[in-house]
Amino acid sequence: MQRVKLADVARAAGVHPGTASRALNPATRDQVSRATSKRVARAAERLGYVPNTFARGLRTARSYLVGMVVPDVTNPLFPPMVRGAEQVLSRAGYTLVLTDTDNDAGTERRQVEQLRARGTDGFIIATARWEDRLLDEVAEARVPTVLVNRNTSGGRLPYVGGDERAGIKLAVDHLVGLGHRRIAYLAGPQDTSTGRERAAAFRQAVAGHTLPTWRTQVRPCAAYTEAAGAAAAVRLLASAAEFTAVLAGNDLIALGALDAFSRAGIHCPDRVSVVGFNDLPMVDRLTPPLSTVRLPLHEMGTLAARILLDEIDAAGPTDGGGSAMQPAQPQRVAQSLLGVELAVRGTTAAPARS
Amino acid sequence: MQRVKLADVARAAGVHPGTASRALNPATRDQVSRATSKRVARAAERLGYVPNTFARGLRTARSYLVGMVVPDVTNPLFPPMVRGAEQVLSRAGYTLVLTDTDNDAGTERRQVEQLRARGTDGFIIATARWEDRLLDEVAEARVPTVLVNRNTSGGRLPYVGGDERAGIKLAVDHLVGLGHRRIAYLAGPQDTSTGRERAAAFRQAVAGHTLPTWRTQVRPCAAYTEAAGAAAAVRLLASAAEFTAVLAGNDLIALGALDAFSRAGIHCPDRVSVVGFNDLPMVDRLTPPLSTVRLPLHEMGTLAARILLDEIDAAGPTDGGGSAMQPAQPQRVAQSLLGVELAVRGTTAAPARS
DNA sequence: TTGAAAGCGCTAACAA
DNA sequence: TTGTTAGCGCTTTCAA
Repeated sequence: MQRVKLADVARAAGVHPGTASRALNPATRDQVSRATSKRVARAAERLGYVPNTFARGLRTARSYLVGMVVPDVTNPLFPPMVRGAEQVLSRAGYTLVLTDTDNDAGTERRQVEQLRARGTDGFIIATARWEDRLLDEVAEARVPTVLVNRNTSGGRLPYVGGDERAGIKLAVDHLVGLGHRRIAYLAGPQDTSTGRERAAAFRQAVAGHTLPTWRTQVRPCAAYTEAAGAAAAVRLLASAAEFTAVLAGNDLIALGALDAFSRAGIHCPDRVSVVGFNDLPMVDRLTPPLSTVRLPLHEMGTLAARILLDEIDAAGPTDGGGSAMQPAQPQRVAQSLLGVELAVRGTTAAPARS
Repeated sequence: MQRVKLADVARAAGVHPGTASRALNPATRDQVSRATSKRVARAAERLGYVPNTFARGLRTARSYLVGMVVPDVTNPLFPPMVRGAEQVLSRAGYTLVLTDTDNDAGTERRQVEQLRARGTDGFIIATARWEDRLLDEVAEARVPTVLVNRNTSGGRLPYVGGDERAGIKLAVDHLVGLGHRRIAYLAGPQDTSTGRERAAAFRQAVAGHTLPTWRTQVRPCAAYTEAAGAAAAVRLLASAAEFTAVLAGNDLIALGALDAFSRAGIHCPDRVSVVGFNDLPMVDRLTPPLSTVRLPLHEMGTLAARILLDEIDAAGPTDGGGSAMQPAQPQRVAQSLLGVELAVRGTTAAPARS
């Protein structure tokens, strides 16, 4: 891959390759006299020496590669996290490999295995399902891993996310403050932690305000998509249940619901208020602009990366076999919930007087 | 990184490691009897053998790594290209490393050099500037590289993009068809090929229709952003030039212009028509929905990846030094322009009768 | 068709 | 503090 190798640098500096190696490596630099160290560094610079990653990796069993797994890069939720993670990792000398699973468990498994074969030092995973075989295996194998955005039921892997419960509470409080009492919830898929957490938080917030409840108040959508949101809203309308506001599991569901309402001639926010979740780009430019909960996506990425780096340092060189040296690891690990905000915009207003 | 190595497989199959290697490698499999080959394959399967990428890379000087460089992952223009490229590459056994340069030349250089040190087999680059030192060097070094979306002035590297000229012509024809004659152009930055090509195409289309021209008809924006678009639109308004339609260098510029017009009390599409470029997600949901030119982003990614794979195959094992074996390479290489479409929506209408 | 052996470039354990 | 040496796991030339 490149011409000049460590031996060339060593020769140019008049030392042996071993010494040159120590001089160039920050961790071992202090085993070498300042003078030689300087001489070697200068020679390396002059010759344009670039270490061979393969040789180093073969020797050290460290790749300085981190894999990040997202369900779909074209979903604007993920790029800010990716960016945050990349900034932290590249500053620490790591290279981020991004893979897109296309929301498919088989693809995901293949990607993760391919990356493991590359000796990837750790993973940041944004695709967790609530029950997730692959992640159980990864946890079992002690591969340094951090979950971001979505958690698993086990809680055995470190997790970084937004404070879903606080977000939902903010939204419900806002609607109640406007005078709403009958609020329906269009939940996200229940095989994701976000779908479950938000639904649970909704029930809790409703109970906290002693708002009316009814059997079909919480309707899970099959997916976080506009189509699923529209379908759920249509069913909600057909149920003839009364409601003056709808809280949606995410913005896409909210958008679908808004479409359905508009097609049914139900105007927002005059006849119905709608709140989303995620604050996707552009939803502030719609008519009316969407009220929604904002997550600190970039910060989720940076924090996940930082936690992963700690984990990697703690674990030492990769040895996929799982070093049996450590005693049983703690059952629960760091679960970081970052603060969220409510963006109050045009889709929420006081309920119509009936 | 993993436990079972080639020697283990060889032992299990009762052959020499060399033979096992030949049996497992599709390219050398025919040097081995079908029986042994089968035996080795079965042993590998049974033991869960995964080749060590470092050892192989060290030996073969091939990383099966491809770097993709984008200015900003959070810009929705790029994820579809990334996805397209990843699909093609991972199917071919390559791993895609995505890096985000944050629109900064220094960051870009660092990232590319880091990836080169990793023995990256090739690059897909979406950040090209019209005059680009780094890319000149990359071309010089004969590192397999494909440009996507943005081209350089030299045309020395293969390029895949949308047919900008056709897109602009489509837009101008549409406006003229509605009855517009005085059309202003808010150009993108002139240090990108897209900014230059589209501006040139605009001038050509205007000339083709023998439309009126004036000195300040084409106004370059400093960046592809809403802010720059708004600023340019404000200046356009201040110039007191007459116009009934505005064509924008991209959607973000169009959105900024729409804001500026709306703040100035100039209603779209009644008083001014606006056409964007790129068809970003959600622009079809704005009020009014944006008329714009759609690029085949996903296909641009897949085609770029395919061309890159051909290049890599042609180049043979990486040796960044540039093999002097080949005679002078052709000055011009494949420049692929993919078809574009015009999405006619709500921001364009017949001009007001004055 | 298979085995033997060398070596890719680096780091780390040991010796001086 | 520096030199010496061995070896990470694989592919590939050469010999049988």
